[in-house]
Amino acid sequence: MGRLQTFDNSVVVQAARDLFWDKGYDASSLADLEAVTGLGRSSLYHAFGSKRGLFDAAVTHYLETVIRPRLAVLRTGAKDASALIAYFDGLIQSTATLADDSPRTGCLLVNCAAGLAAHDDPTRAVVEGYRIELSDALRFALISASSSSAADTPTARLDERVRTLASLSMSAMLVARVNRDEAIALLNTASNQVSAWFPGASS
Amino acid sequence: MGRLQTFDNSVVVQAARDLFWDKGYDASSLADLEAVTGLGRSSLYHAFGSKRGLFDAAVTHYLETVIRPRLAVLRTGAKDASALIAYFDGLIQSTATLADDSPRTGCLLVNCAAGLAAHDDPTRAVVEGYRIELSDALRFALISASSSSAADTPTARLDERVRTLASLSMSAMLVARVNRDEAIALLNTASNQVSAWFPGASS
DNA sequence: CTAGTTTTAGAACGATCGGTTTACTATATA
DNA sequence: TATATAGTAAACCGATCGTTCTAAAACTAG
Repeated sequence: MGRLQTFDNSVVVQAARDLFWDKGYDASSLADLEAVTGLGRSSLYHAFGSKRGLFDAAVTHYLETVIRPRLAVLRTGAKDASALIAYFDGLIQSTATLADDSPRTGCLLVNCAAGLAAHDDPTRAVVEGYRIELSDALRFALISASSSSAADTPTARLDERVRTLASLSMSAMLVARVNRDEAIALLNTASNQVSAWFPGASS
Repeated sequence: MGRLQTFDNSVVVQAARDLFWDKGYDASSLADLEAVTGLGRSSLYHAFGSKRGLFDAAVTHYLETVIRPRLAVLRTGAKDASALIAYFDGLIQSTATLADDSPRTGCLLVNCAAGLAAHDDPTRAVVEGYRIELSDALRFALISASSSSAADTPTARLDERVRTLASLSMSAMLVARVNRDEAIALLNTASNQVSAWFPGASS
């Protein structure tokens, strides 16, 4: 009963996601969203209810297709630092490979943290969730990597290592919007730090 | 000759700075700026030319009254880590002391990095300058602290320490917009890191 | 006191914002 | 064929945006 939707929802959401990623929520106008999605207002509103609804869908899509696949490599459970090295290598690759004019620089959620999240509680919750997911994944990989050595790492030291690596990840995404080379240097610093903590485990 | 200005320029700039700090450039409307400064549009435009002119004045004011005084403690030249400890203590104090509803959370320039700076070259240049100033000051303090020990720190290790501390500073300011306690934990991590590098120098 | 200059107050500008509504067409099922 | 849903395109809404303009108010120089 009734006509079927002719566009792929996830394609539209991805196009919107890239625009929000690049310009942020406020600076992305409905006219812009029409342009990048190829849809009219009517279709967008029919499918997503509002600009904000489209944004929320874009954030969810971002978490599922960008963040979680990246963090997944930290969950391999390898008994050395290879998962951590692979994680930072992945970030370095995607940061270094992007075209100079690519809108997809940095991290959508890092950008939200500095902007929307400060005054929008739902966004803040999403950003907090991301930070916790990142920290948990890093912690898991650090524990896995140290479980081969005789002495367990004290919890306090583990927490500091988690924070150091999460900090380098987030600030690299932040700096990527301004200076790509320095962002890569920050990620290399993280990688080198890991290698220093777990000698012999790097590639 | 002519009527005299009835308001103090720097007071107005500071009020505007706090608004931009809190809400960012785009989300701060002329009506908001009128409200926080107590001035009418005419006076604002007469004194600063445009919204952007006021913003630029606010950023300059921020650099001079917030950033540089903070970085100044890194330039004491003390032959131990006290300058670094004092720097992070200062950040911790100002982060922990702020009222929960204070608009002055995080760092105006960190917020700009994730927002305006990505598409506005003048802002990008200011943010880059801030990042370099921060790194240089941290490097200076690190060199001063290690100059008492017999062995010089290799340049590569020094660069990594600079990046680690700069990263913790910036990400703490980023996270402060979402989770103050975690921001403080990041700053404590930096402080502990310094203490570990230069044992015996902490308070 | 007047002339000239600058600061103010406030209205008004044109543009654009997100969002809604309308009218009409196309495609599906029952 | 009847009808329900999805599509487009357009006009339209009130609100808000940054900016400009006009004119009154407040000062100094002569």
